[in-house]
Amino acid sequence: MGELEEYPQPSVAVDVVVFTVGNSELRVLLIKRGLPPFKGSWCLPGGFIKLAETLKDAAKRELEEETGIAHKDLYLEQLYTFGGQKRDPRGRVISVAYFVLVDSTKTKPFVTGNEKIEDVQWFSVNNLPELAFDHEDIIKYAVKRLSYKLEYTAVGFELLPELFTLTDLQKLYEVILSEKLDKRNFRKKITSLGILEQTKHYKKGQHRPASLYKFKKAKPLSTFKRVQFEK
Amino acid sequence: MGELEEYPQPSVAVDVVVFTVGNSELRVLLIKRGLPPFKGSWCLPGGFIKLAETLKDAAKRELEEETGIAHKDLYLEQLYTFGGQKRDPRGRVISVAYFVLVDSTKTKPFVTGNEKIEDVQWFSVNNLPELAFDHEDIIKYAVKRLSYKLEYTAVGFELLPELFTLTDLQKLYEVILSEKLDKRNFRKKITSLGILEQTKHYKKGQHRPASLYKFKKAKPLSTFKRVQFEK
DNA sequence: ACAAAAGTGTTCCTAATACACCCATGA
DNA sequence: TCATGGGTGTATTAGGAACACTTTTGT
Repeated sequence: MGELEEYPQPSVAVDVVVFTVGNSELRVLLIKRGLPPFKGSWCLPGGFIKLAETLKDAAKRELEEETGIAHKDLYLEQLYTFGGQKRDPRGRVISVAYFVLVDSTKTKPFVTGNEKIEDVQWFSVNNLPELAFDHEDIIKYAVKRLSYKLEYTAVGFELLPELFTLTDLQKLYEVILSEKLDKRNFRKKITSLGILEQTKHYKKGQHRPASLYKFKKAKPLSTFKRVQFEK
Repeated sequence: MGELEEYPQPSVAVDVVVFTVGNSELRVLLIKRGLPPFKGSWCLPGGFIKLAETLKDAAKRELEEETGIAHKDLYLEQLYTFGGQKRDPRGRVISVAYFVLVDSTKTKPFVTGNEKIEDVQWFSVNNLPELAFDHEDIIKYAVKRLSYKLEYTAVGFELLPELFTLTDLQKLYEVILSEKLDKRNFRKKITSLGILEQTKHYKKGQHRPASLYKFKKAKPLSTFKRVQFEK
């Protein structure tokens, strides 16, 4: 390696912002720290990278180790790299943040038994506890990115179970964008994109059964044009 | 620091993609390496960060040290963090890439005398030399981001001198988006944004003098809505 | 007077918005 | 039968796209 060692190096970590939607709220997954610094505080799952893994692999590994979330087709995207000098009281830590979208019906985080962690919980982004490090900034940034992305791409589907009603999908958009949408316009728009497939199944409840839809996997997300809703 | 040292750490670098427009081309600034690895190859300006500086400050410092570009109101934005294990033959290097837009009439890079650097040159993004490390990927990614940004925000002004004609501005859009735009539609659109101010000056040439405009500094870039041109 | 770039409006069409009622079901 | 959420269509408006000629200057 030689010349690399001339430079004192910061530590490199990943932090993972896992979003889901449930209870008509956008929620983020936090862990309660079992070790100092910030023992007893909530923070994002994450940790230091290993020399032999990619940043993305580090994000997946930490997520699984700390919250038990480990499925193959996780939607995971690099968010931003936070590099302020005062982020971590232990020393200089550069953190590459990722964001992940999961379906709350399928994905159940749990306390993995890792001694570093006392608890794992979903929190509404509108009602976050006191957070360790600069993790509140990271979450705020991730929320912005998510709502921005939702207007341009079809990422929303990552947050829903395989079969869903149009009302489910509309509520998801409303929760993330924090605005009420018109039912007819929403349906016209979303169905015209050609990314939904109506199934022959219905969701039964107390009222009129709702048609269940699924997401057509055919086209990659990136091919969609702006999805703009009113206002 | 204590527990931070348990983890062997990668090195952290910044790389800077500096764009300008000139000769009807989108151009990027490269340096020719004077030291191994890749001695004699072209690559992006950049280098290892210091523990006491922010990532952004590191990007600015490396840019100035290696190319002489150093002005206060540089448009500098974090692009992406590249963390592949094989990026640098010396060992694991995580690189945070930034992109910068400069006006080629005002900004003249030069060989600073730094022993690490043999030469500094602008290259058309359509005619890049063989590049060291994964810097070609980084540039490709930056070009994509730039054209994407141009459709949504008014970043283009960073690339022009203080006074410019509407034709200058249109050419800039055409070069970056690599498509021909309709003159009337372009002018209608760009003037309707309310971000341009016509001055009483004219650019004289062999033909009819063109009105010179300047960019209204009032509103921050982020407040503009999508700037969509045809196609 | 001619070559060359500057400057300017209108029509068409698509897509976003606003808006209100009937339908199917379970209790 | 009633309460509740599911489902549907139309008229208006705003903005994107296509398109060609006149003006001003230097040579």
